[in-house]
Amino acid sequence: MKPLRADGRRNRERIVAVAAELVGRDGAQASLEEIARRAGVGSATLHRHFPSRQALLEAIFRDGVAQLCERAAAQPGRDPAAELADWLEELTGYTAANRGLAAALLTGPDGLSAEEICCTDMLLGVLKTLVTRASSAGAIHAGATPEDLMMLANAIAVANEDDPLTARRVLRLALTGIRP
Amino acid sequence: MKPLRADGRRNRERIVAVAAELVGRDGAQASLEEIARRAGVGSATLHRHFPSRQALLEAIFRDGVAQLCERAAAQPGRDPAAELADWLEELTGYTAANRGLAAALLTGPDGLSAEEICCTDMLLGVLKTLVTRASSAGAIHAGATPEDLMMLANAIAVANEDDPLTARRVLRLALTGIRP
DNA sequence: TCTTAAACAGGGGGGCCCTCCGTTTGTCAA
DNA sequence: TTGACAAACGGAGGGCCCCCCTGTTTAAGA
Repeated sequence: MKPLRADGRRNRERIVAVAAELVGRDGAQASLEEIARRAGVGSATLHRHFPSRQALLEAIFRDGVAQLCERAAAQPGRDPAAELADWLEELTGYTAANRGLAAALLTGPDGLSAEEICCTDMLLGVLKTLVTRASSAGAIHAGATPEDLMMLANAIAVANEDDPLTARRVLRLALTGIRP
Repeated sequence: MKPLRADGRRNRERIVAVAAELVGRDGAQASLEEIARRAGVGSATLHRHFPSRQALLEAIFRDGVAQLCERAAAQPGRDPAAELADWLEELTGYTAANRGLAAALLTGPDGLSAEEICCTDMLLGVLKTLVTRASSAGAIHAGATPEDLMMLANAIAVANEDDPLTARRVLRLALTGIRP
């Protein structure tokens, strides 16, 4: 993977910046043409840099997600189940607040090159360690797999885009169950 | 609301039949143009009968949803919480199995005429009685509102379209919580 | 400076949703 | 039965979208 030419890098950055803004306004379905127009590039340029909508969304959210993942890697605390729940709640709040992210995560990495770091993978990695830690402490039951929890968090976030508070509340409900 | 003319009724039925087939194949985003083409009507006819995609989806699923609601109205059993959980699981399985339904329910009745029976309303009605019953028996905690549960079930279903088994499993997980 | 491959802009094809408007057709009264 | 009328029809067309193809510009290294 050769480094991009200077103009290529410049354009790529502008595209991501504009895309972040428009996805924030219109959600994951933002018009790629408008993104290209506002970034001052042709639509072909956008499609060369990002072969799919999914790839563009990945680029938009990669930094934020990475940051979220770092925060989880902090020192293990007392109650691994509570830690897991807290992080999931934070994840849900974040994805719900960032329009388009939850949908992108739910869709999965549609044919992204394996070389690129992928949001789904990063998050799933973090989640796996948290689940393993909690599980080996006997703090959660076996039915709760990382994949299921990831799906659950994203499903709730995608259903509550623009309402992170509700999303967090419902996730909390889902983690504690309905019984008193 | 005058009854439709004979040709109007015929066309309407054909549209719904074809739409059900194509939504089953392509999901809620099925092409309205193709539906009209296959039904042998002009696109204007389709739009006259169903002013929005939402309205068409409602028509497709109304019968199945009504049936599902009836089944819930059966005699109250021993454990209201289990009843609630069972019905929610059934709902999730059904909506996940019928492509497009979950998405339609999540979107909500977008400007449907109030006269028409609406799937969301039917389901929410059933859910309210189940929750009230369980709640007054002290079998579930107060945080679980009908709206939250509806949203939760639909979110899981929409995230697992075409995989009703996974959808049911994850819903069960969400209703029991992660602790052992 | 010069060469050349990478990156570019814009146009065009194909598809979609939805509305306008002239035409056909079912219905009901005479 | 017939005829008038309102209801329902369907095709064309506007506006938008995504994506690919083409010839042109330009940055980077010799």
